Amino acid sequence: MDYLSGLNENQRAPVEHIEGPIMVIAGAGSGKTRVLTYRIAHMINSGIDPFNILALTFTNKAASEMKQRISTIVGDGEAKNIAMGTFHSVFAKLLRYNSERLGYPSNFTIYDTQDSRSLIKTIIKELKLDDKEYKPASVHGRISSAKNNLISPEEYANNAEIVGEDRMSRRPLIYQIYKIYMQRCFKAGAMDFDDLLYQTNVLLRDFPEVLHYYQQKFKFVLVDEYQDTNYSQYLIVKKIAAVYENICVVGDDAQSIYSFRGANIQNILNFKKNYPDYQLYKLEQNYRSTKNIVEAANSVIAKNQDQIKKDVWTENDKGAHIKVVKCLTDNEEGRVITNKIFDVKQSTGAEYSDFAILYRTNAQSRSFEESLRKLNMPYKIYGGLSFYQRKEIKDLIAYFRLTANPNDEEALKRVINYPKRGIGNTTMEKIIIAAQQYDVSLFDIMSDFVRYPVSIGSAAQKKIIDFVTMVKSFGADLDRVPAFDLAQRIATSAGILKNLHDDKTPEGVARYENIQELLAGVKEFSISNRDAENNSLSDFLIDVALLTDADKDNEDDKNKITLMTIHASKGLEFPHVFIVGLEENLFPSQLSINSRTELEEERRLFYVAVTRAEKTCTLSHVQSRFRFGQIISSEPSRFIDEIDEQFVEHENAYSDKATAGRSLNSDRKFRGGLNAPGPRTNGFSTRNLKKIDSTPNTGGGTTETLKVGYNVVHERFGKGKVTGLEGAAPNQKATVFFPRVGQKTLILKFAKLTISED
DNA sequence: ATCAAGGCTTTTTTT
DNA sequence: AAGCCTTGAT
Repeated sequence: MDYLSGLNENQRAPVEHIEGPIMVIAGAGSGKTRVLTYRIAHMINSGIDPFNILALTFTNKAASEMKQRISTIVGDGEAKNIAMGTFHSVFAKLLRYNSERLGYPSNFTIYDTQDSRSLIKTIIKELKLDDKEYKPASVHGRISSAKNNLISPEEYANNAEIVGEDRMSRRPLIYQIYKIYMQRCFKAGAMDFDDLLYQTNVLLRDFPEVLHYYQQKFKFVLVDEYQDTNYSQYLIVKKIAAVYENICVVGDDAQSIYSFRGANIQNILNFKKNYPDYQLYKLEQNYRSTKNIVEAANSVIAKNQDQIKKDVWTENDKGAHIKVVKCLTDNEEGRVITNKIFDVKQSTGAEYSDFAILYRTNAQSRSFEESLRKLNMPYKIYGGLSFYQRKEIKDLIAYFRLTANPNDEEALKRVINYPKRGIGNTTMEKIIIAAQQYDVSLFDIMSDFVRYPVSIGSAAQKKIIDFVTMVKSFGADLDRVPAFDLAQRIATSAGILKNLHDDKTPEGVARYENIQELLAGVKEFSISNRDAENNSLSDFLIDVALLTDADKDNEDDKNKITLMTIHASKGLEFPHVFIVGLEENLFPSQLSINSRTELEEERRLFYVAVTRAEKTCTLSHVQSRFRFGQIISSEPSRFIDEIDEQFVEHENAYSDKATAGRSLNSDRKFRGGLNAPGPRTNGFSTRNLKKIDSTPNTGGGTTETLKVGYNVVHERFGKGKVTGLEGAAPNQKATVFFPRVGQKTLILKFAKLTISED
């Protein structure tokens, strides 16, 4: 397949540059994903073993789409062996194999944000601190950013600057909360999201043999959206790539929008320092958008001080102006935008899936949902309260978690009395105190009242013992029984199915259906990983903990209008984009307008939003909006004025047609987890074979000159015949015809080629 | 131990 | 407006 011809010269250069450190600065719409995809395909076609490739993407969906596309070029069997996914999911799986070295169980739990906050809240209470001053969410933010900068609790406590900041904000004891939080997570056998990166760093730092193993395994490293990596991620990549320095990072500083979770543009600048002989490539031609859109976006981003200069341009048509629509209220905004979508669809024959409504905050989706539902237009909301965050789903998953890891304190607290089994707060308080006294987990106390006496009545003790016995019996099946069968058993025995089935209210019925859907998801996971080694219920839990809404699109969602935050839209594109709620204090956010750097991040966010559009881009703002249960009057966003006026057209909104009524939430569908990579299969024997040339790491050895006409065997492509040679060692390439897979041009130092004697 | 009522905060953005 | 938590009654 002649995949290289689908690229322009600028794109082709980094695709063919496989070795050594390279950085690709890719403007919006310049074909960045295409470059990454083809580069990986090209590497594999050149003979690089997919097992040696680590590719880190921003979402799991991006990873699975890229894998899909690579498969069509190099074949399914090849692509599935690439380690590809988000930092969090790739390293969660890596930790699964190595966590015991760090003192964590291999079935460690992944705490989500809610778990982390709940634990922090508990600690604040135990320390008898005022939770008005010590708000769990913001304490968690401090801890999270410490972890993302690899600052341990001890270092935190000894860092005068950090502790000084805490003192200034009248929360001098955060260092103590941090320390206890880490200890409690460790005791619970739990890692939070930040730990997945933090503990990976600890692992690679303290276990040289592990570092060495992954340095040899991942000889080629690629990182997408490099501008949004934080220090912790940066260091992982740097360590793994330290031996071969075959590292390719791709990013765009103008699209850096995640500094709130530790992303650091400094990483782009550090790249030059760490790899002085790196090669820089720039992709500046935009293939996505009209001239008006590209230039309008340029005119806004030019207002930022912090940026790497580049010149994004396009050969596309001029296209329509950017439209700015003014509305009275948020409800009118919903109707006006919805009507516009209807009109454009009628007049141009566009599909529903050609439209996206993008907003700054999830809460803004409401008015659009209402209007779309009234007009019967199909839509899909991404983000917000996702399927996995629903109470009933979290409840059942908590049982799964407890089964895999009985020390998981947050899961235990969640389900100990759900469904109601008469184990109330008073009882739990006593158990918690005992656990502190004996320095063991809650589950340990509950498992052995003889060894750990607690003053609880015998009736309550019996109930607890029943619960513990049940959980233990689930645990006994963990590695014996397929994930789905165990999940089904848990849902039944724990009484969840019955409890929800008895609830005949519409909400109860919906919850029951959601549980059924989760179970169906486990079933799908079980089936698609039937032959893999990572197919237990605890493997399912890893997937579930790290899945997001964007990762689980299904068939039913194909032709629908997209509603999402701008953050979630990164990397996507739509013919018609509506950016709504362009008002001061909303976009830019109220919390950002007092600092230049934060305001510039909001501006980059606006840049990202505008550059999602292919054909038309419409902005809207309202005069008064409902917020915090109050009507707030709003001024148009400064970003509207910052667009060079030659690209803009102002428009009056439709008149406000009054409508009334409100209905239920939209349905969101659930689909099962990601496929874990299967076992490696390689049907070739190495008998009668002589090794030629060398992989980059091995020095001498017996090598023999390859000649045209020789029969050769490739580890994965099978037998073939050399039809051509070009270049000289060490960069010699051979064209080989393989009857099984066709003609390939192999780079000899990568391709594991052997001359066949027969 | 459980439930209902009333008061309170909450909204950036996400793995 | 909605969800969460505390409070107080049973």
